[in-house]
Amino acid sequence: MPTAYEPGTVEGKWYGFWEENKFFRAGVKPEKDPFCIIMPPPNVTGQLHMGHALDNTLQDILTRWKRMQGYNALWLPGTDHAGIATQARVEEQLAREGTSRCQMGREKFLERVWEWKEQYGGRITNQLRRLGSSCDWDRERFTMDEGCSDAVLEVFLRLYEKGLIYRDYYITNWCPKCQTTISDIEVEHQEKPGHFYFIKYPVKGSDRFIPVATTRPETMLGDVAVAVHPEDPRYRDLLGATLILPVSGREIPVIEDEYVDREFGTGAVKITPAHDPNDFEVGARHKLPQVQVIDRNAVMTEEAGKYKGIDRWECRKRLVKELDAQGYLIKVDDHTHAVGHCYRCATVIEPMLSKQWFVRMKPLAEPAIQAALEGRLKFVPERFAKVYLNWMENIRDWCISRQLWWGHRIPVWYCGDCAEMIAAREAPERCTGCGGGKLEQDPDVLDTWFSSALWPFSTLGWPRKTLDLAYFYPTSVLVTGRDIIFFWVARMIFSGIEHMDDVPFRDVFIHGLVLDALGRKMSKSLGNGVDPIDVIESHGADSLRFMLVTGNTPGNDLRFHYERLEGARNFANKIWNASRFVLMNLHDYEQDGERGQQRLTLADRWICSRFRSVAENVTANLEKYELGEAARILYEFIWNEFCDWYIELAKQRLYGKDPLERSAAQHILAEILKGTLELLHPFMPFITEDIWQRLPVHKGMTIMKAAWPQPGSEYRDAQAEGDMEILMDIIRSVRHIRSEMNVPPGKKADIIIEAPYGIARKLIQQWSVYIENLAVGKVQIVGSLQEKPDQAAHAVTRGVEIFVPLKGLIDIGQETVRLTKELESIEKDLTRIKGKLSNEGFLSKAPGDVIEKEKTKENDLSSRHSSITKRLQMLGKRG
RNA sequence: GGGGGUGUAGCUCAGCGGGAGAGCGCUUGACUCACAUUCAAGAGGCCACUGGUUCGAGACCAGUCAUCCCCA
Repeated sequence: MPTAYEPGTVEGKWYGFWEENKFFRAGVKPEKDPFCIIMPPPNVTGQLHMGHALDNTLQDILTRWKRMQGYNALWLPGTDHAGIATQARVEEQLAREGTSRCQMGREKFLERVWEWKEQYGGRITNQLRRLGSSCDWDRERFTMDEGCSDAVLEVFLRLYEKGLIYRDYYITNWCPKCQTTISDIEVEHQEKPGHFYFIKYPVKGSDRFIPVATTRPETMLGDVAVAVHPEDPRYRDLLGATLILPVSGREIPVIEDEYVDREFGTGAVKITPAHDPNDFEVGARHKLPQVQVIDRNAVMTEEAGKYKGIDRWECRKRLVKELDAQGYLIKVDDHTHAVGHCYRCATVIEPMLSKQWFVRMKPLAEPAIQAALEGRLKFVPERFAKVYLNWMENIRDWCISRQLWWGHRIPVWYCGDCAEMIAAREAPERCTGCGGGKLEQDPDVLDTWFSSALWPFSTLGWPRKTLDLAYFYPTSVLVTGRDIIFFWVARMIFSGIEHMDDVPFRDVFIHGLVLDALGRKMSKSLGNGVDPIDVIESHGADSLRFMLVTGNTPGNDLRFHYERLEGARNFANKIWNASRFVLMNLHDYEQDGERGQQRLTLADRWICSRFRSVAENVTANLEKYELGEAARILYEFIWNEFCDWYIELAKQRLYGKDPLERSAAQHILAEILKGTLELLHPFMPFITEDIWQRLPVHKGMTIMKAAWPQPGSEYRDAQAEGDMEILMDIIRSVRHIRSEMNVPPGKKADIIIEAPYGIARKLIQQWSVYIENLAVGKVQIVGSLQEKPDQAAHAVTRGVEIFVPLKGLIDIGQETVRLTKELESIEKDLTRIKGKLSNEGFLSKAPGDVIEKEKTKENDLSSRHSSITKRLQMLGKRG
């Protein structure tokens, strides 16, 4: 074994071993309890980023843990066709080749996207393998495979039949760059510095005017009215008047509407139904016309008169100039306002009128809200339930049509001869209305999230009634980032309830975002992203996983620091070397050899007890989704207890002459290491498998299938834990003295322990060898010292006094300072505790065990206080 | 404008009613036969602020300030 852990040499080997042996497979086994996670599907042509790495690490930990616990654990992987993103990538490629999708035609273009998908589709799944993901690859799915497409079709038709899907001429969010509509939640609002333009709208046949304020003056070309609040005295007399729209000269009415905020701007609002969602509603209420002045390329239309053909921003500039020149511009204020951007390409969204398909949300949201309120669904952390409910309760209809080619095409045909609209599984031959044959399918495809909403059951075979569905649905837990609660989680919930009549998962485990070291989101534009594959190659997948899971609590964001990655790497190395030590000492180990169970030492009993406690704690924290805490407990146990104390204490027996002692130590070392590796396996699958396989005590083909260590009381040993603590305290005290006195670690120094009390004295006598080895020196135990050595450093702990005689090294002045400092600290504690114990309220109201604990503390502090005081008096006389 | 998160050691974060913690960094000492990706010892904190509840508050409640995020 090399002296440092080399992840590169073991990771590939073990992943191949697991996959070839089908250890990730999970079929229907009615005799076992199922555990199921459906993986949030990454973009099929994307590549792994830190968010995926975190998300999948958490899922893998849960899956591996449950599998070891004996559940039939299924983690079902898959990818998403990501309509806009994928289509955009292929279009970019075509542009470089000097062609375009329109030139190619729909069919050819789709062939091209499938080719692209074949070329890059395996990349991200292979990257997930590098991470160690133990998902059942035989069940890998794709949102556009046959089964998922069938589910999409089925859902569309069902909702259409129920009247929950409808087509309407409506104002939606249009991205001029992506050339498609996007849904409300795909719009990202950013506060942007802009201007507030105050414009005069003259009243016809009068020299009066109404001042109107707007952030988008170019849309005034499409104004059809000016609205004021019905109770606003400023404009009361102008209700029903006609205004002359500056520049265009069109005549528009003054209307009243409660929607107007009197406090905001001038209290008079220009109404542009074709270019603003709120104005659209006002326009509909007042049956106003819709004048479209901006087209799908964000260029001004015919209706814009002389501004026709000019880009929207350029138009704004020129129009403002013209208004100013003609005296219509009152003033321009600076004003920051939220501007909607496309989540994909960051282009400013243009509200646009068009015919689109929508899902009627209210009836679907209602039961989804109930499910959360009734606790049929649990969010972890709980606060995300509020986020979910708040959104669901204020939900708006979902625009599901996209003007793209890559995706599930809307299964609706329009008749060229009559107004008939036919939703069908396959292309109809004749029109069901007029019998005509001129039928054309809707050119649009469905929002990608429409298919991902069905993911928890489409992947298990729905709409077919499969055994998988019956066995695995509802799934156990969904693990995902808090950024897609609306996009995905909410939609899966109402879809599951609607089509499966049950929630899609019992728990929703939400995690935060992985930020860069400065706390910023990782993004392409900032160039601050860290590639998980680079990290795996430099530090190993186990280190990356461990780093991602520690130092974090559910739902909170996590900063990526290389220092923390190094910490995780060092931990892997620590495990490697501790294991190396154990394995080097197991060459002569006999599995069934006589090892004298009676020879269990205090350290043996202690480490076994601690191990059980750790197993219990780790399990309890995993159950609460506190994966970070579980990992921390293991880290501390391995490093601070197993390595720093147990291995050090085991050495004397391994190197001693008694073969039974050696055998007993070997046994405990091997068993505790094996159990610890098993507890750690879900977190660090590769290194634990590699070492586990080398241990002579392992049983079975893989650690993946080892039984999860049972937290049992049989090995818990409070006495051993308490006794060890006493000895550890004594050893720490001696080490402290040695360090203060600058005694080099290798140099032996005599230790005199004055232990008058029976129990402590017996304990120290029996295990003085621990002190001799770890505190480096010869131990002499006495009941009481007649003559206390003055050329000695002194310490007191746990009712015993410790002297380390250091002839010539003791500076009485220095020693006095050291002891005085300690005395002060004791006095501070003592004052506080005495105060507590003399408080009537405390004594009458605090629980008995707390009072007892305080009294014990007081006794201990008092005895230390008097010992040190005496010591100081003595040194004072000598000095 | 509404909702939420976070403010604890120089940095990153745990702890969440009864003794202020970890990792990194820092100081001191050591190449001790598993590991210098290490070992041992140590310094460092009005637990954001102000009130309240309690015998007892870093933790619970109310308010304030700072900062980040989501929604409109």
